[in-house]
Amino acid sequence: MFSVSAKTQYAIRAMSFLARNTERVVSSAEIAAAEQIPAKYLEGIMTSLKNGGLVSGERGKNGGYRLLKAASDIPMLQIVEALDGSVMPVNCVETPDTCSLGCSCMPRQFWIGLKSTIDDYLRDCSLQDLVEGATHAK
Amino acid sequence: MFSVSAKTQYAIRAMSFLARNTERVVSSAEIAAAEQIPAKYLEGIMTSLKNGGLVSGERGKNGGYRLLKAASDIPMLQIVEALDGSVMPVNCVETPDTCSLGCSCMPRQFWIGLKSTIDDYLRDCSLQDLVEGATHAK
DNA sequence: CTCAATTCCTATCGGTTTAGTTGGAATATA
DNA sequence: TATATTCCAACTAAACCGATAGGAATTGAG
Repeated sequence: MFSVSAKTQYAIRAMSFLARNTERVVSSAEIAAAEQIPAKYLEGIMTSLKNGGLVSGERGKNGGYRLLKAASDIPMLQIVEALDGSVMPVNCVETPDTCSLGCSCMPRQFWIGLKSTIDDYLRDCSLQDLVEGATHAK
Repeated sequence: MFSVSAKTQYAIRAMSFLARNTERVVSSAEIAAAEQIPAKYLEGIMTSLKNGGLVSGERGKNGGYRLLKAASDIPMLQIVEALDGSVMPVNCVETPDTCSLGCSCMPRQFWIGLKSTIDDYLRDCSLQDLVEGATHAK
């Protein structure tokens, strides 16, 4: 349960590669080769990261991607949400209207608490922390 | 991302129903009717809960299920794991051998931290807490 | 102006998982 | 014997996921 998609894992590796190469523009193909990610698949991932406001995509020859912000200003939560959408254990956490049981049900508070626990963890760790291997220090 | 399966949500509702009816044996069919869960589907769920050591299943006429422990002694984590297995954000958290990248990779520590954050939350909340609506109090 | 390298868009595919159904065997009670 | 129950196994339809395919749009270099 709660598995992280390959897509998100690829995205994190790609972002960490960009974080280690901030001085230049890096093509999707180069990232794919360096991080062993299927090249065509990564293209779509990079587009999602761009749409999420995390990287700039420069088209044409010698184009590629670069981080839009310093790695220390990019919470992991933002990367995760750019790919898989919001962390949302059960539907009625965000859309209580559709809950068939009436939405002051007890499990709901439980799931809300879980969501915020996960969100906090992902927000407190930045891309920079991950690149430095400092993910355990708080 | 991180969505909780319908199966697990059904299981939690079923368990909370049993927690509210500890004085007697309750049939799967009764739980299904009370909690609006597909009856036949719930049967399989109850079997999983039984195999997980959470409930006793008494067969034959007037049979049914009851909690094997006090609700306050049942951490939510145990219910979740009985249905969907271990909380495991990425494979190499539990089976580092199969990691293609060599497993001292940085993301790994990050995922391990996430797993233990989630596990802690689920362990700290008991079925009793959920039934009482006290899931926010720590 | 043309070519090549690149992002970006859309469709498709095979495999797996998920939610749920069907049918029935085993077991217990009355 | 009849009935209510757990328990077991196979099946199905739909959704999701990882990946591929084919190209259009854009840009820089020669």
